[in-house]
Amino acid sequence: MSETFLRHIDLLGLVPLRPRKASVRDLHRRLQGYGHTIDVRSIERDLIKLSGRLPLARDGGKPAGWCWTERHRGFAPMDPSSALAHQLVARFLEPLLPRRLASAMAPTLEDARAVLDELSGRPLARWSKLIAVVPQQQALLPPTVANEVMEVVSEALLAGCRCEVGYRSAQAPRARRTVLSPLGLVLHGGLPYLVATAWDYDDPRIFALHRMSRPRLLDKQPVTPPPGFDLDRYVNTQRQFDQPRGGVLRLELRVSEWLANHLDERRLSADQQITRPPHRAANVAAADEHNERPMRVRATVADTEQLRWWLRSFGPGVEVRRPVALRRELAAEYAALAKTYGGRTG
Amino acid sequence: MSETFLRHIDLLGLVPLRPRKASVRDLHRRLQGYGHTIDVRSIERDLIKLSGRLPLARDGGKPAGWCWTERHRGFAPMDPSSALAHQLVARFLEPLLPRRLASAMAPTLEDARAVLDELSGRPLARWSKLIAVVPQQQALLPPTVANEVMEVVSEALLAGCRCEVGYRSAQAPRARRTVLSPLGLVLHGGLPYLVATAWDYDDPRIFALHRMSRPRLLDKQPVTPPPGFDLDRYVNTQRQFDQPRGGVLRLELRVSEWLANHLDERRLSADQQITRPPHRAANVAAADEHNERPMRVRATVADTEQLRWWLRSFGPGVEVRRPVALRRELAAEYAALAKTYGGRTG
DNA sequence: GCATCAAGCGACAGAACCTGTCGCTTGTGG
DNA sequence: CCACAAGCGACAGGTTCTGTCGCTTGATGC
Repeated sequence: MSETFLRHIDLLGLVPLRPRKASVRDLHRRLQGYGHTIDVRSIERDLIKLSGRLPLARDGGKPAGWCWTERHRGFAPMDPSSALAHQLVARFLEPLLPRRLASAMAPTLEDARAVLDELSGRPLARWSKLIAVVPQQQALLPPTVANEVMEVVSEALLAGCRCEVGYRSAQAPRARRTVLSPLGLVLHGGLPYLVATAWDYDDPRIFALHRMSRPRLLDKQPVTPPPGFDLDRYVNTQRQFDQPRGGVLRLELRVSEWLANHLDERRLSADQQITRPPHRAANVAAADEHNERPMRVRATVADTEQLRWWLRSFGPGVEVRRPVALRRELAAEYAALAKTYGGRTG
Repeated sequence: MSETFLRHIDLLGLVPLRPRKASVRDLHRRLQGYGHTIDVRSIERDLIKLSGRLPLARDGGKPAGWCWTERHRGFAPMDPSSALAHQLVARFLEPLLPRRLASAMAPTLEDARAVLDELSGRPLARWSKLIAVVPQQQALLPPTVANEVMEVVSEALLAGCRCEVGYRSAQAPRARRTVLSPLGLVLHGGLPYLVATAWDYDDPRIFALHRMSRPRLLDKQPVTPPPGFDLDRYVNTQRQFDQPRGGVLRLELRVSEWLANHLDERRLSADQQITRPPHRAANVAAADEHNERPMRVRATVADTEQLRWWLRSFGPGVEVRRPVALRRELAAEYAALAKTYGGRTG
């Protein structure tokens, strides 16, 4: 097999992506490490030749560096079912995540689009008429996170160095420059937050990425996390992240037939059981509302705030029977709500 | 520039992904279309050479075909911020989508992982301690969709041909073979559904992919959609998909301070306004509950079922003031619920 | 069972291409 | 102003590629 070809393959794998770059001498050294005995001159020639057909380019001045100008997407096409899945996932994510996060997948998605365009005969938009996404949540508008913010913060986090950003908190709407020591990135409700210590303080705090502006990497200043810091543990103890209350509940619900069907497909837990209760309880709202026989659902679930939101969202479609403490919680809420709504609107 | 090299680049772009394949003569013909005047023999030699270093292989017997054995991921590495974003998105999707849909992105994710591994110094798991995802929804277990089901259904849909599957409906738990004419793929609540006509009937129906088994592509039988069929329109008129009721609402809410802050970041609509109402209303549950001053939120939103779920999920944290019709709806629900929960548990 | 044909593959000589080397130019730093 | 490294054109010798030919193999039709 030709030496030239092998070297080309190895070389392509060594060239970094813009904005990084590698000098010819550098590449030469690393190729020698791979066992290629070749002159520097040839590598220069290789790069010039390859750049004629692939998105490679020289970047910068005298100690010139080479880099990929765009992410090389590879030669093998995507398979059609993956391509369709990508498009579905992309549409699913669109209302849930800030554009910057979703757009990290842009090159892959474009690849998917190309495959679908080719496959479904030329007409560009034909396949897009074949898929639809129905959101199951209220579509809230995600705030925008600036590209550079996401980039600098990620880089600082991975490199373990500090960064400086303009931050406008909820209290102080005017942006203030702050030096942050990144400890972790948390996605909560579709929004990215940075857990970091500010300046030289020791206590971690939470910073929303969409409140940051004009980021700068301080690549000379290493981060030293507070001793014993653990992101998962930290997240679980922060009220701001609706942390689990800890512990599990043996849940017993009466639900409408519609919801029972839904739960049959999307189970609450692995041990979930759905049964038709022997006696009809006269006072079950689910039955009154939909004129259906209520079903009994049992499941063991984590005791979280999310669970309460989920239960409340069905309104009369679900009635909590057990545990009694949770039932009392909801009973109190509904009593208060009935009173609120019982009053006049004005 | 060397003719050989150019031909290699073009050739690599023509080879399909397994299970598809292309014969040498086929590739020869298409390369000639690109303007390469080359003998078939050389292309054979090229393929053998290339396959020594790239995941190419011959597949099958006498009229042998060549294909990529795996998706070639390209030479340019992913940039770090994209890689981190990919990992975040992947963790975000994990509890929301069936594995099969999310795993369409597996090759890309592996790529991301490789970049992160390299970047954050050797220790493999270091970077994964840097990110966390807090779900904002109750984590329901997604049912499994078989790989082959997703593949065959996508392919049938894109190729516009029928397929045959085993289908067990909610009513008939025993799988029955059914011939389907795919019209569209709908992602609802994270689960994929196929809109299709069965056998030779004209009316579209909805089939859940996780209820399908042993799919088979009927590639000789083209699909003729019912005249005037439009997926988006169909989805919007199906009760099963919680379609919008049509029309918009001028919403006015009283919300807790916490929720007001949340809505400031994740707006209901572009025209949303948050104000502190001039007079304190004594009967606002939000205020009673959290001992905070309630805020007034105004926004124009679509009149959907999702909106009601969303409003209900906050319980006492939100009070609907306008429109009056919606307020009455909720008032009736809460009255019924208060009554239900007022009774005894047994 | 035999003829026919396309596909696959080894071999070879001539053509095309690659490669080490040299020398010149250019920009940088002392 | 000199020293030095990087960049690049040119060239001859060596390597690799390429069209061609002929043989083998398995499929197809009669």
